[in-house]
Amino acid sequence: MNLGELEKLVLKYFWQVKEADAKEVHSYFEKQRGGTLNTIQSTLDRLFKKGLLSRDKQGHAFQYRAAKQRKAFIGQLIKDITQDFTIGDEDSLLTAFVSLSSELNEGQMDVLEKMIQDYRSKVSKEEKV
Amino acid sequence: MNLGELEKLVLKYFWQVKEADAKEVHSYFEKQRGGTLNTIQSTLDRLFKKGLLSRDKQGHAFQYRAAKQRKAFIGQLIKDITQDFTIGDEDSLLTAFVSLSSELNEGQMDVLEKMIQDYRSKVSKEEKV
DNA sequence: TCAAATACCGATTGACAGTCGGTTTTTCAT
DNA sequence: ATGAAAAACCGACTGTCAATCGGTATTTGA
Repeated sequence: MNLGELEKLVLKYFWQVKEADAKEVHSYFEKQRGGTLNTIQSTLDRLFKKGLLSRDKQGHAFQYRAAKQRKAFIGQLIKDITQDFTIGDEDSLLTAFVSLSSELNEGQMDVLEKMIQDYRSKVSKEEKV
Repeated sequence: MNLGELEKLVLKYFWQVKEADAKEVHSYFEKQRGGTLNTIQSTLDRLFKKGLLSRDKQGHAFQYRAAKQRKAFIGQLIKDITQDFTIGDEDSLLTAFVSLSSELNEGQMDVLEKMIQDYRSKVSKEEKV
């Protein structure tokens, strides 16, 4: 999945705004970068066709919203690009982690460890159900 | 950093082969996908100009090799794409981890935890020096 | 029903990878 | 030193894709 600059901005927008139509998106971006309503519309349409936005018509215009949660989207993205550089039966997800970890500092490591603990306690809770 | 399909293959090649000239790379890829020596040469040149391969002339031809270790390269790549989707002062590296973690299973979690322990022991060793 | 709002279509531009022919430059053996 | 062979370099063309936007068709609500 290869996204253009405007496409990325628009996606990011929808992770903060939940729902908007072309006009609203346009008025938001007009200030910071210009461009016509049409440009925004075709960008929204492109993202829709790529499955990254969903939409349905309410009254006048399509209401767009993010089709995937940010976390899931970024996770998939990372998995995809890592896949391109993994060899054979290698675990691309772990490769990604290992690659990332080489850039971590102490504090970030703490957060990561806490994250694992949270995950484990969540899992053990689910097992009891 | 946006790479083409052949560029990715060539990079991957150099993480396994250490060093090679255009002719060797070409003879390797010829079997699996065709293409002339010239195509390989310009791809090598492009990767060199992007700073992803280094080269120096030894006798006849340039000897190319990967300019970055795979781990560092993938780490940087992930950081970059995550950056595109982080907001404000958010820690893009941690965002990447959190996004990835949502796709981890138990066994992968174990490996990750072990990785952190290794890192910590390495750090404490360095502190003693 | 009709004017305004919106969606859709299609053309153009600009990047950039892939491809390769042809020319220049380099190199080594004689 | 020099000439053939090897390699590098240059430039052109193609295909793909995002961005852009004008113009037309369609939809909607007053």
